[in-house]
Amino acid sequence: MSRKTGVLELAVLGLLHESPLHGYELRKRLSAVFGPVKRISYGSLYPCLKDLVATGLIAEDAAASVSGVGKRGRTVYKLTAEGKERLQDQLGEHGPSAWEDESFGVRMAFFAQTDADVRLKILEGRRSRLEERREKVSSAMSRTREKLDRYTLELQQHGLESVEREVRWLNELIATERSPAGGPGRGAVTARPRSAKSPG
Amino acid sequence: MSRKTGVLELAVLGLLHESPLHGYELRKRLSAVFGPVKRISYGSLYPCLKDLVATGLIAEDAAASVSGVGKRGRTVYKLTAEGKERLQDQLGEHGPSAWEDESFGVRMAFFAQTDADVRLKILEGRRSRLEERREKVSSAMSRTREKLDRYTLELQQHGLESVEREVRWLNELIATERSPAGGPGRGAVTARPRSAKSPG
DNA sequence: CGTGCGATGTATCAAGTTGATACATCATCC
DNA sequence: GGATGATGTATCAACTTGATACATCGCACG
Repeated sequence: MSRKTGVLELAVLGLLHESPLHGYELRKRLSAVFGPVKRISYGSLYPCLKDLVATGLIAEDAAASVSGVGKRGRTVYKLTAEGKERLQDQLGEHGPSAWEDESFGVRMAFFAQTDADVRLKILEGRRSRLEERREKVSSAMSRTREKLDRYTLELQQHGLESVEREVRWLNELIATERSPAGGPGRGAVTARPRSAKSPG
Repeated sequence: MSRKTGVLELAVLGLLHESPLHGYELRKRLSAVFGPVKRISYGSLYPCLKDLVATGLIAEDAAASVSGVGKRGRTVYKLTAEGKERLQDQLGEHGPSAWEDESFGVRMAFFAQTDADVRLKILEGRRSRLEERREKVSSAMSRTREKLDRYTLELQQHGLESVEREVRWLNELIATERSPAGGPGRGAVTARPRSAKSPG
């Protein structure tokens, strides 16, 4: 159900949980959730919305004018009770599908509505996934180091360091999750000093 | 010609320039070129190969057994003269299509066969592209900082720092490109010290 | 006032891609 | 002898993309 990508469904449900939205606005917010890469096209959004309406997880409200006279037929979508339930179910999932590349970002974007233990499981799952990848890339590099030109090598080195950097980031997030949440003097976001870099 | 993605075509031509390959091996190498994300499926590789054969840029050699008796019909693909020309054309391109997200990695993977001035243009183009993105993300963050929960904020902060890191990386690459290439005591890869990190 | 322009807004479609699947050969181990 | 898994070619329904069409709105410029 709901096409190939459960991620899109989740993102839509999550966004509509905050407030009802029409397609255009929904798409803009989805672009924010999915990041600068990977944009969502209407060709996948509309079918997804159609499915969600058909399944009864969301409802469309065609006559929703904003404040004055009928502006135009903007179909506004909102979560139904079933949709809220479904969203809670999805937010409770903490298997591999939650920490793969396509879904992790979306899952974390809705961490505010996610239980603390689930958050932790997902972060740890993501970390092992990346450590796995680091191992693979790293060993592939030592196997082929001699044969590669400097550019390929630079590319792989940069990729490897990106993975390592994300692992460190996850380590910090996990540590923050595990530490007691109410301590004094702690900001909303883990206050990392931006590691006083040399200017270029 | 050659479907939607010119990038795949370029990658195939580039790989076949090094040596003739059959589909399976080609796909493995493409996976390396395109990175751990974004894998190439046969559903796009085979049509691409078919196109390239039809256009006369590559040729297939069905009877190519490796060394002994006929193993099985492995169709081996190799570059034609036209294909080599085409590859040179593509490697000479240094417009936006060379430094967008989908193509930059592939372009850089074949930098060893690319002219120095073209390399520099692509690296600089990529850098402006990322600086542009950094500006957008950065200003979007300051506009919405108050409204966002810590997780969304962490996500965006991490994204922003990833972009900044890639810009620094490009700065180093560009500096290396501009400095005289034959200096003594320089390794194959720019010998960056891995920035003595605190352990955690 | 009109008219051109860009943002907002809904919707569709040809062309292209994915993930699964089918099928066959080969090497290795039990 | 047969089970398992890597190598290898190939296809297809279901799905996504990028382009396009179309309409409304605000608003600046002459």
